[in-house]
Order: sequence, then structure tokens, then C-alpha cells
Amino acid sequence: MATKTSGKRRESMSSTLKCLEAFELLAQEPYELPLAEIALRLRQPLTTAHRLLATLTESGFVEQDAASRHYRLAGKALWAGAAYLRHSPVYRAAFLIMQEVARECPGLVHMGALHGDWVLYLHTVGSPSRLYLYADTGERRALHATGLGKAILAWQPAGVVTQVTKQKLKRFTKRTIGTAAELREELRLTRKQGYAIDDEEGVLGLRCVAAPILNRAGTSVAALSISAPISVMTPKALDGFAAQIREAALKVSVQIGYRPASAMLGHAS
Amino acid sequence: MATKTSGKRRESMSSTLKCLEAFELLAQEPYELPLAEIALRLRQPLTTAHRLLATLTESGFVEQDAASRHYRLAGKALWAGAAYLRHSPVYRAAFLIMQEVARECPGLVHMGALHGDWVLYLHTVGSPSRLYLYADTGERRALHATGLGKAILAWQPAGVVTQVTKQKLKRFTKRTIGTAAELREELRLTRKQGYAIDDEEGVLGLRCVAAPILNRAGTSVAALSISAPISVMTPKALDGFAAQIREAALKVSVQIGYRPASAMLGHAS
DNA sequence: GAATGAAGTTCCGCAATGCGGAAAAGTTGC
DNA sequence: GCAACTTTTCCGCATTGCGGAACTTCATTC
Repeated sequence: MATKTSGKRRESMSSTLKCLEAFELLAQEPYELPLAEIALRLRQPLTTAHRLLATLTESGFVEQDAASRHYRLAGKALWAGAAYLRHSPVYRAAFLIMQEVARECPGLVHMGALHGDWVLYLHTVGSPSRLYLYADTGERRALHATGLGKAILAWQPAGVVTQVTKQKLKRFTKRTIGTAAELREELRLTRKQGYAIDDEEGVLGLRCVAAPILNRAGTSVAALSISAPISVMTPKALDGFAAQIREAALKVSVQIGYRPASAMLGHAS
Repeated sequence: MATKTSGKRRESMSSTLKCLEAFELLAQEPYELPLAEIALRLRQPLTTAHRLLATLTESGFVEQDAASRHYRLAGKALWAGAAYLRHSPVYRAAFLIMQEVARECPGLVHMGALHGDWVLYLHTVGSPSRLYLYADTGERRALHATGLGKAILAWQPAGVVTQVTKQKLKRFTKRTIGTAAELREELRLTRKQGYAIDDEEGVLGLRCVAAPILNRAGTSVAALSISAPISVMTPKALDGFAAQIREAALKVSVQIGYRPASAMLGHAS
């Protein structure tokens, strides 16, 4: 066999990692796969793939469709994943405040946090008449093309931004930020004015203002945003939205330990 | 060693199952644990527990607090769990309809599905002025003490009800259903009138009406409910709420393949 | 309804991989 | 600075996972 007999001792279990890869695979489109397809995508022998899935099925995180025999995530996966929110202090602090904001203004109120190279959407409130870009809990989007992402990055150590700009910044619309230099300049501006604007950079026809939620150290742990069609969020109306979302984000920040006097990096506009 | 050398061959991997147990442990209160405590609860040697957690950490589903060294779920867990919803046809069908219902009436609109011996809450809309029993996505509750649970059970094969009544029915208020016979009678009534009522059976002061979402075969796959304080959901107002939630649930049922003519078990009231 | 094919599932000998006691490396509190 | 504690690394042993081959289903075709 080609496998090296000795080599470095790993502190984690390779078979289990494969199993978690399979789990991750089922969390992506098309969300439901036959065994053969799973084996193919994981580049594992059929037998091995079967064992991995049998294990996931026994644990209850995955279920097998009785008719098609395809594998998919089970309800237990949702239960476990949602535990992340139940435990999250930011989420709990922001929950009611987001509802207040949503009552007072049209559009959608989003909360997102930094996770790897993505904004992870934690919560959304507001009932749009049409469903314009409803980012749902648990989804993830690009950092450079969302108000939330920019608001978070602007209050992160420089290293994080460097990390993000290492890969190509994907263009979603003609207004999407495309280069590292542009992004850094945009973040400088964001810090200066205290909030981020997404002006049709993620989706055409949609504008968005976002403000960071800061911790004791003055670093962002998440961000809040209001997004609405450009017809609603006009340049004139924008200041009002920005003031609202900044106020809401500040309230949440204080609840999780931030002290306004302490380490304000951005200047009040 | 006391372990039997041979015995039955298992088709799943025991080390991986232990790892998933650890994951499950972190999805429960207190959501954040030091290694020693995890080892204790899993009844595993410290070294083994460490390996399990190292594996989960490497996979990205779990993270370790830099300061306290405690382990907790990471954002990736939320992302993966939420994939269950993104894929769920019922969820997608019910999403907008629930918003409509919430706009038209006070109280909270919930959706839940059967998972094992629990109702798993899939979605909630509505903005309560006070936060009376906000069941959030991914939480689970007892079947016999919720409107959703009763609406689901009433349109399930008898075997499922038998399974549920095998264990003791926990009492939450003085009105909670306590015996298998009571539950069966209640489900008969529910089927007859086409919707379930929860009259302070889960939480005092809270009333709730729920209707099943049925599939092609006429079996429930989930349920919708409206819940509100007894001051709002008075006996008089209840009929209106019931009609609304039944209509909404029927709309969703049709979207996922149910044909009203085919297998209506409940009679129109 | 036998034959073909394309899935998923079980079998079983081989050795790689996970096991866990012991010892080392960090942390926190006197 | 020592002591008590928790987390992390080390390493020989054998349990547990590996994967080719054989077997079972189930759907389709002739």
C-alpha cells in the first residue's frame, strides 16, 4: 500500500473527519444524495462511504429516504445547529432590539457574524411584501459584498482583512468591490463614519446600511443591518436608517460589555 | 481486558459515534464545557475525550475558547443545521404563508414537525410585545403539551401515538394531558374538528390553535399554530383564529402535494 | 417471468488507526 | 516559588476500521 507506515502522529481521528466531511456534504446543495454519489464526491470506496453514512444515520443526524434510499440531514442536525444561537450572547441581546427596529422602519433587519471568510447570517426580522434577498439564518455570504461584512471587517484587526483579500473578490454586480485596495479604502471610510453602506454591491436594486456590534475590547463580534430596495432607501432617507441601525447596534454592544467611552475607534459623524 | 474479542460486527464506527455524542453534548446546556467535564459526562478517559474534541475542532464544527479553553459549538454547526431548513419543502412552502397569517392577527405563528418524541420548531413569525413563550427555530417541546404536537399526532398512524405514550407524559401545568387515554380522546376530537387546541396545557396564560400540514397520503408532515395570551385568544375569538390557521395549513398542504378531495380524515366543522 | 443492470448492503482477513496509562507542559492560586 | 489543577503530548499494544469481493434488492427490458 502507498500509505506511509509511520509519519507524524495526528491528534485527531481520520475516519471521523471523513464522516464529518460527509455530514458537511449533505449540508450543501443538492442536500440529498445517493450513496454512490457521496462516495464519488468524497473520493472514498463505496464500502467506506456506506460505513460513514451508517454511522451518521445511527447517531440520528442523518436519515435515509425510505423510498429513494438517498441520504439527507435529519431534524437533529437543525436542533444541534440552533444550539449555537441559543447559547450566543450577541444573538440573545440583539433579538428584541432587532424587532423594535423592524417595527419602526420598512425593509429587513439582519444580524450576521464573522465566520472564516464569510458573514454567517444569525437572524432576520421584518416582513417584506416581496421577498427581496431574504438571507435566512445559517446562510453565509461574501464579506466584501455585504453591508454586514464590511461593518464587521472595519472593526477587525488588519490581519483578518489581509486574510480575506488573499482570495479573489468575487463580483456580484457591477458595483461590487473588486480589489483589496478598494476594500481597504472602503473600510477606512466605514470606520470614519461609523457605519457601512452597501449600495447595490451584492444585489442590484438593493441598498443597505450596517453597523458593528462591538465587544469590551472594541472589536466587532457581529453586525446589524437594514436593507431595502433603492426606491425606499433613497440617499435622503439613508441618514435616518443609518442613525437607527447605529443606535440599535450600540445598544446591543453595551449589553454584551462594550463601554462607549473606552475604545471607540470610529469617530461620531 | 474485559472487552469481548469478537462479538457482532457493527456496521458503524464506534469512535465516530463517541465523537458525535460529544457534539450532541455541546448542543445542550450549558453549551460550553471544559475538557474534564466532557470526559466525565461521556464516561471516557481524558485522553480519548481530548482526541474527540481535537477532531471536532479540526473539522470546524466546534471551537475552543482561547481564554477559558472551554469547548463550544462553532458557527459551522449553525450553517450545517440550517441546511435542513433550506432543503425542507414544507418550510419553503410555509414561509410566506406564515408571514401573511402573522400580519392579519396578533400572537405568534409557529411551525413544527415531528422528530422522534418531540415537536421540532422549524419557524416562528410575529412580534410579541412581551416575549411570551417564544419557541425558536431548532428548539423542541413535548408533543402532548403543545397545539402543534397534538395537531401532528392526530394525523399520524396509531403506532406513533402508542410510541409516544410509552413514556410518562410530563405535566407542565394543571391542564396538561396526563394519561394515554386522555391523549387518544383528545386526538379523536382534534381529528373530528380539524384542528387542535392547547388551552394553557404547556404554559399558563397561553392559548393556542394548531392545524396539520398533510402530504399526498393524508399524513401530517408538520403543523402550523397561532398562540396568544388568553386575554387575546378568548373563547369567542378562537373560532376565527382556528379558521385562519386551518386555511393557512391547507394552503401549505396543497403546495406540497396534498389533494383536498382525496383523503380528508377530519370533517369540516 | 427470466435476464440484465444498477443500485445498496454484508462479509471477512489484514494492518492501520485509535486506545489510554503515564509523563510533560501550561495555568492559576497561595 | 511551590502546589494543585487542567490540558496536551507520547508511544507500545490490539482493537477497530479498511476495502475488495460476494451477495441482496429492486427496477427495467426482452
